[in-house]
Amino acid sequence: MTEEKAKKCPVELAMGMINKKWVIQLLRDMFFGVSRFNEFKEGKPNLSNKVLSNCLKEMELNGLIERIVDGDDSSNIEYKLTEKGLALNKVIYELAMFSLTTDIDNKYYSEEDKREISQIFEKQLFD
Amino acid sequence: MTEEKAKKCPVELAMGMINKKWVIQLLRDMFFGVSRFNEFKEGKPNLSNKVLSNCLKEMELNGLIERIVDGDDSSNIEYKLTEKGLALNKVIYELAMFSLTTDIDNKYYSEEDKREISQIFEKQLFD
DNA sequence: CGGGATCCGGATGGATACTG
DNA sequence: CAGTATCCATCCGGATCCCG
Repeated sequence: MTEEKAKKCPVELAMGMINKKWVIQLLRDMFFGVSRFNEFKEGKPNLSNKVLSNCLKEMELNGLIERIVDGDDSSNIEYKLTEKGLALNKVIYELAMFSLTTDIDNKYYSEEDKREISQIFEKQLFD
Repeated sequence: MTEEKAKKCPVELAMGMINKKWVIQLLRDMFFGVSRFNEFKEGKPNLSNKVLSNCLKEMELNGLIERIVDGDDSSNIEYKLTEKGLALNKVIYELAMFSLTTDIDNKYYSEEDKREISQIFEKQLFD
């Protein structure tokens, strides 16, 4: 029974969807309004087409995002968060808060940064 | 500046510490009271000594855990969560809650499972 | 018991070039 | 713009054996 539980441990189940290299960054981008293939690549110098493509496909398979084709222009494609994907907002928020609150010596962020960044994330993640 | 922020995006910073294959499972184990090298391997058939060893080292470097040697018996070693590691409880909790609440068709868990598992995690993560 | 030392194979990431 | 098709290098996980 312990092994049964371990096998479908909800933490592992969730991590299985987001622990690939670019997934979290793509999700964050989407929460911040990014929706197009080439936009996702901005600021990620070594994210290749193949890797991005595969990544988006897997996220779609996992039900986190959906691929929306404009009926009139089939090369007009947008990626949007599904209900399930949107449900990751708390996870992402806690990840951000972890970094901000454990940086007690202000190694990465000043106190001002922390306040500012917190507000930005709260706004984008919880509308 | 956008790239500055992106480079030290708190979400990526946090993910950088936990997105390796075994890290989350080890953290969860520790929250559940596991603390010894060979105990961590139980239920993980393909976690080798090398991988586990490297993983623990990196977690220690990241300040998530500490390696404690018994003064009298130097082969008596325990791994414990640090304050920083303990601060991941909310992240882990939200990961679990994500799996439980998005499993709306009870594919992985029955409603009874969900209630039970929630309580277990709440207890272990928040004492 | 808590690891270190090797060795190996498959998976994965990334660059580049091309297509509708 | 939104990918697909190759090719290549690297890394990383895992098995196995060994040691104090």
